[in-house]
Amino acid sequence: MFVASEKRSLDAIFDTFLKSPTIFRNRDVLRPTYVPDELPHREEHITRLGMILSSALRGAAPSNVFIYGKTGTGKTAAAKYVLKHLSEKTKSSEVSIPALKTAYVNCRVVDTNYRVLANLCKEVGLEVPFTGLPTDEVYRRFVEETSDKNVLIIIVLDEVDMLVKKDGDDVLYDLTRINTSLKRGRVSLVGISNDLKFKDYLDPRVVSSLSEEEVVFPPYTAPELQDILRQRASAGFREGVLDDGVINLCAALAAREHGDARRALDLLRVAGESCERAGEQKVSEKHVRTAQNCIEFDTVTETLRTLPLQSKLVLYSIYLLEIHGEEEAITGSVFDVYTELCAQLGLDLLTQRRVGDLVNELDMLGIINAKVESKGRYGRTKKIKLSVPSNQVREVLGEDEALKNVSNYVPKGSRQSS
DNA sequence: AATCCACAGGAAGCCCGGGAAC
DNA sequence: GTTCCCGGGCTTCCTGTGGATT
Repeated sequence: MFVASEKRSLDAIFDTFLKSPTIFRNRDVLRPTYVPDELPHREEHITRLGMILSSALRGAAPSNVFIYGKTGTGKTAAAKYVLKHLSEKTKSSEVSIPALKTAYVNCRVVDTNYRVLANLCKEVGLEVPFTGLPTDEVYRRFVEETSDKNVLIIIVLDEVDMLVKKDGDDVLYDLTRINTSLKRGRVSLVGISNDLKFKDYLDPRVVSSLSEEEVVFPPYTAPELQDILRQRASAGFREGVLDDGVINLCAALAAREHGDARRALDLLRVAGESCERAGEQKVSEKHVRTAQNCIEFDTVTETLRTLPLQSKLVLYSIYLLEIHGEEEAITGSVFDVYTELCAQLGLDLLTQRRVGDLVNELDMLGIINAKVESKGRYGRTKKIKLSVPSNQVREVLGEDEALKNVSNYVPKGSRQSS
């Protein structure tokens, strides 16, 4: 299995890797999750946020804040930055003020009312089971735990729109009114959302109390992105390893996608990695281009690979229609092919209703593009197209053992109709 | 103007595996 | 043990609908 020559060549790879001087000084600085000591072009927003939250230093509960802005505009970083400095300040403060606790919840990960509350309980040192209790009970315990303590809790609900879309605004409603049930403890909320229309789904009472204050984060412009990249690059890369155009190109590419700093940083980091892997000493625009393809390809592959089996089957049906059918795939034909595949593999058949939902999920993931279209007398349906390369779909789905038996399947008659 | 296709997509509720409380 | 709750995947039943055709 493991031949000596292979071992030697692997050794050689490791050796060259160790010997060649790394171009990175500190790779972590280039990750989007890193919060630097300074956030360029967000001074205004940070000041604003700081002013709102500063009443914590006088022992009063700050107003609830709502932060809007698209992905990668620095919302989360700014919020974390301000909270970090705020809690440092409260510790060194001479005035006696309530203890400050901050709880950060990412509602994309923690996406049900129950789990948000369970998370908050954990933050105040209360263990609750991850299921089993009524939601009200978890809320009650949280109130009980915090009510008598002289503590101010600032709760950050990141991507809160995800929670509301999925599970309604009950928890938000409870949390905005929680202070009326607390004797000494106080709670302030910081909501973060990248959906500007998000307020429409909310109970008006929640809107008014949640957005007592609002801060909007505009997208970064290309020059601003350049500044951010330069700042991180100087800490992340060793001096002189970046070609001139590299930062500008990363910034330009990311600016094209609604000024996403996260994207820009990923590009820069991955460009560095691909340069390093090639054993080169200077990161050039070529590496940035490679990085762009690489990021795109990797995220798609990972998404495809982790799809549940039924979704894979639906996607595979769409793929088959795309390569064999003369016409565009529509819901009905996808369902037909999917039915054939299930019969072939001896799998349980889902209803068309459910398959429709799976199609929508694939659409949301950006793997396919589904558009409702009316063909007049011939009904209303969805036209479905792949929006990732078809050979990538074949490759990744082909890895799945469960789909091996249909790897060469051809849908019955390329369903020709009038 | 009326009809009618081929679905879209909402609502309600089932079932299951997790667990808590009594 | 019984009875309750939660969450996710799913089905059943249903009403709604854009626009070519009649």
